[in-house]
Amino acid sequence: MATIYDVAKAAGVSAKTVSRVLNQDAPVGRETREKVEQAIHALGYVPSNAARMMRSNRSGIVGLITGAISQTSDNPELTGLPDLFIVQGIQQVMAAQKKTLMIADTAGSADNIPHLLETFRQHRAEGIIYVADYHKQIELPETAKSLPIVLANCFDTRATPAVLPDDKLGQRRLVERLIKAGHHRIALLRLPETFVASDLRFQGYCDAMSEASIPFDPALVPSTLQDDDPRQLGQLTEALKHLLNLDQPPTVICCGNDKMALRVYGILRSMGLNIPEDISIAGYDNYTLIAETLYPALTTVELPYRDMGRQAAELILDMIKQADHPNEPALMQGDVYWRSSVTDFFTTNVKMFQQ
Amino acid sequence: MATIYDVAKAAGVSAKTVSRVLNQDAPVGRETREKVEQAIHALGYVPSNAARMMRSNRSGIVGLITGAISQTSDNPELTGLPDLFIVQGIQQVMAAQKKTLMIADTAGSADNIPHLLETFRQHRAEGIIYVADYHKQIELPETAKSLPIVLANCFDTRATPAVLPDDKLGQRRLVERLIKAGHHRIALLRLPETFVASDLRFQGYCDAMSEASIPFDPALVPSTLQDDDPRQLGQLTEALKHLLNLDQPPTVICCGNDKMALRVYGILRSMGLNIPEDISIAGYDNYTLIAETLYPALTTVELPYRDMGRQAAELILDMIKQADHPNEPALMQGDVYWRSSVTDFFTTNVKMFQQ
DNA sequence: CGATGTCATGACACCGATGTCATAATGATT
DNA sequence: AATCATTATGACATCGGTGTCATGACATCG
Repeated sequence: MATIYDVAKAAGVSAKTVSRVLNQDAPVGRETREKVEQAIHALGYVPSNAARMMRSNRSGIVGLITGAISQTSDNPELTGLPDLFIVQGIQQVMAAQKKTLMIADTAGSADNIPHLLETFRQHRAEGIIYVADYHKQIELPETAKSLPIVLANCFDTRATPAVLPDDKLGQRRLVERLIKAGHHRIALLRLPETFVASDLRFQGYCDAMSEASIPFDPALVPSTLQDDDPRQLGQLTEALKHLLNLDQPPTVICCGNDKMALRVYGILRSMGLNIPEDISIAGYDNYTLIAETLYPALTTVELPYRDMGRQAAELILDMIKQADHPNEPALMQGDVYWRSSVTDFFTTNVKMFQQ
Repeated sequence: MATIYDVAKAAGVSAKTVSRVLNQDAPVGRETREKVEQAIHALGYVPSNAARMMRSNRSGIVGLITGAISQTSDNPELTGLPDLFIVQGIQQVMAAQKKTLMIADTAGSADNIPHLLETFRQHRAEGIIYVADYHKQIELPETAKSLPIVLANCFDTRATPAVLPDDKLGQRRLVERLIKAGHHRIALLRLPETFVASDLRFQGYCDAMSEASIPFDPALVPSTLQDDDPRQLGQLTEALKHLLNLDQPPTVICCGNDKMALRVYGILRSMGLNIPEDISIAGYDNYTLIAETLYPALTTVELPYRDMGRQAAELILDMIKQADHPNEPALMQGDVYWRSSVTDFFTTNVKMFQQ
């Protein structure tokens, strides 16, 4: 690989002059510049990042730790891949800022994190973003404290700057919209309680209901699913039967996520029910692969992963520039996507079957 | 950040001795070693990758170019995220070989590739893997030729080493298995012809049928879908009606991918048909989020993305070690996942509704 | 016309590791 | 006892850029 000295020799100038041409940080004569540029082109010269980095002591590297890429498949239930959209959002911002993103993977085990941090330090990463596969609480090892860190889709007890989805507001908005569409009997199939989103969304549900002065009916919110194992299908069937057999059955069921909605579609149909004529269904996540492909298309709330990624990236860049960090987690809002799986009682003239 | 000289001073030895302790490439006295190790720990010293790289001229970096992470959303139809499993497979191998994987993203536009290559060159990447979002033909810019390159999930006309899914064999195996389960009237809903997989799988279908001496019936293979736009739903409905109205309707329908199968589930059910009692459905991709969640679970063929990633990674590492490269693309096989969406006429005693 | 400022360029040191060579001390061998 | 091999360590150069400083050639200004 050609070096700056090779270029200098070929152009008949000093290495420093080549450097000046490259960085345009000092005036260079027109002729000289052209000679140098020719030489660079002829030799296919590309400056060595390593050498630059050594001198400047600035790596331009931001580390990204995620379990999203290599997920252990022992819990495929909730690990939708869409959390990779967070990575996408981060990537976009980094590319725009000419930073290099170095992605490392926990390979499913948090034990690997110290080693990954070590690698990032070797590369002199200027900051680190940790991305979780779903909204959760985590605990980073002590060693992580020496570098600026931003958490995306997770939080810890040490007030590390974090970017989170606003689950409470999202569910609230969905329910508000459902109420506006004429629904009063609104069921909620909660996620297992081990997920922090479970409670937040329940709160959002309650807020929307109470604001509309609809009394809370516990019968519409069956106990949360126990686990995410194969038996969920059975539990789900039970819960649905329970809801459908109520004196006043719900007109719409909010599912814990789009995947659950996909299951609910199948179960309800095997019971001979049509969606949304017999009952409306809503999801959560706006996992488009499911939500847009389902028939009829699924009304759901977006998990604003791309925005979260962008926000996290901008946050870490700020923190790198100035050691300033916010104390409150940033809550990102997601829109309600209104599709044909929910009946709108006030616009019944609209054909139901259109996608 | 502490340097090796800081450590040397703190331990009262020379920098070279610290280096020896770090690399264990020469004997160091026990006492000295301990002093050095203490100093390293006390100062939180981490060797600079940049400095090492400069000296050794070996970066240990492998570049990965993908459009998988940031996909343009104008074609969300087929860009299932599962191609990210390729990245996962690569990641695993790289981590095991202590190589650093630098992931760059085309941000949806191939125009960015030259710039990404430039960045990789600056970092002195030793090789590059290009990952496509689905099986396709591509053309890399000329500049890409100077480094070892492996293509994953795509191929070009210049015989660049490639790793591809064996679509022909996969479809063939599925149809063979269907035949073994007692199906003779097997329909195939092909992908649009713009996808290379479309034709390959059709060949696999024909191979299996002719080997079983079942004459090819064009009526069972409706013209491929035109496009992947919203109207696909209408096309799909037409195609299904056509198949169901045949004198001898199919007993099973092979869908172009799991997503199409998801749609087919919805359409068939809205027609009042039950799966698999009235008709069996098979998919392709083994996109587990869909295949395992659907009710009933979907029989499908795996796209062996993880294996492809691993294979691509090992290939590029080989090529880095010795400038030896294979001329034929590596075809990776995917298994048939037999689930309850397909009736097996020879094991009817098995409960149909189990997942 | 001499002082000052700007342009254009080069010599040299330095960033932080490690390879090469030298040196001293110790132990083993004849 | 002299020689040789091995261990333990350090001085110094080097990798490929860039910051600092110096230098010479002009141009401008009072």
